[in-house]
Amino acid sequence: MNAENTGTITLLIVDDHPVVRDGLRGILDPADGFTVLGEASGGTEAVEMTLRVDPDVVLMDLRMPAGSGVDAIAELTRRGARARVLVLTTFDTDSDTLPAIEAGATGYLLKDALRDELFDAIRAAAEGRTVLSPAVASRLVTAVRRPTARTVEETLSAREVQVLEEVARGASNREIARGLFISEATVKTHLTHIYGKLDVRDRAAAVAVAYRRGVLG
Amino acid sequence: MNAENTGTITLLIVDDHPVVRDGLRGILDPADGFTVLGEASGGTEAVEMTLRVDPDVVLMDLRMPAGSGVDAIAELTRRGARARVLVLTTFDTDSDTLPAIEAGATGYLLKDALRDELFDAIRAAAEGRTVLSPAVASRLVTAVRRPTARTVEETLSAREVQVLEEVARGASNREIARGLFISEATVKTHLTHIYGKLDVRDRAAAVAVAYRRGVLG
DNA sequence: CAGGGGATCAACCGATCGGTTGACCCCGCG
DNA sequence: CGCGGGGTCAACCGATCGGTTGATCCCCTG
Repeated sequence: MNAENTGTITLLIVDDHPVVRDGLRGILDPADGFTVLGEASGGTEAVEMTLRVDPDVVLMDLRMPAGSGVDAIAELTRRGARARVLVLTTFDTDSDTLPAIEAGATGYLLKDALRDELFDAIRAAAEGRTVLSPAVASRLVTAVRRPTARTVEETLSAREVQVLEEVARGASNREIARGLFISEATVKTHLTHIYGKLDVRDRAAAVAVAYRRGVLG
Repeated sequence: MNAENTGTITLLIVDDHPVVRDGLRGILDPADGFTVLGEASGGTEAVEMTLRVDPDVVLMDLRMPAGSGVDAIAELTRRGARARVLVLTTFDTDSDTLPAIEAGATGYLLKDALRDELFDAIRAAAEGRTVLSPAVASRLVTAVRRPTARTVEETLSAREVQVLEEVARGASNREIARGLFISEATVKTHLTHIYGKLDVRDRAAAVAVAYRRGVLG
């Protein structure tokens, strides 16, 4: 097992951007204590390679064309892979944050993390310690404070659906207000509630989630 | 034929909001020269009533739960109904503007039109003259200036789809820029093009249209 | 090789949005 | 009858968006 080799942590890099993979390899390979065993460009390939080369830590992007990162993590967990997964992604807004951690990710880091932060995070992950970027950590806290969030499948009220339909048509808050005979303030209140229930932060994402869940169209 | 009755124009009011129907009736019934023959709350009912009571002018809302206004207009045109249809809707942003006119609407007026504007528009419609609110008129002009707009089914480039996917995830322009390794300016350019192609004016509506057309999800 | 479309970038501006806080009313449930 | 949820409204603020104009580069096609 590589873990017994005191100094060196073996790594697998998973990202669909060649540029990112090169960048990470360029940072990690020369650094003391890290060895990059390989790279994968998608989730399915990542699972296969992880099982084959058995790295200590997998650096995993979440959004990839060839197999979602969350699915890959879940699959590795299911198969009892030894590797720890450190999610390395671009956005803290990513709605996959919680699913990724639930699926078994050991840590969650943003790509704009400093070099030393990355090193620390990898070492922590290799030891099984959880590392979260501050933004992600705070999201977790709020998620815990309303435990029923994802599970209960928050349902929109009839009025909220009505507002969301107008949003999908491209109406501004003012137009929605006129159309529904209410004030703009009320429209904003409804939207804030909608964002909370759908776990998004803007109208575009709200429309997307609504379509995916069949609330619209 | 009512049209021969010089002074009086007979009307049918079609709107899903009872408040709006009452309001219109309250304005029109007492006014000289107008007689409201009836009201309908949806498109299918509107067609049936129009054929039955034969009004000079149908005041038609476009968005209704029970049968779309555009469909109703098309059906009336197909059946050769004598009545002129004056579309009376809330938004000039309405993407049904052009379809409604194509379907055979004689005029297109916004609900916030002044009382006299409404009267004039109804009289004009009764005589078969086209009446358009300024905002709608300007939309028509721009639509004519790019004749291939609706017909050719403008197709998004791969890059544009990529940007739109990020938008659907709730990413801000800045986040999209970081994620795709381009500048915010470029993201904005892509979005402007997307809006033009999808005939919308904000990201939320773009996401909605994309889902409806199967470009996303 | 000229032209057009796609992709990239910049700078400016007003309009709109989203977050926050706090409030009131009505209704159903216990 | 108190409590919670849904619906309504207000005011403030910084952040973001959308519109506009103009420009460069690359590649493909005619």
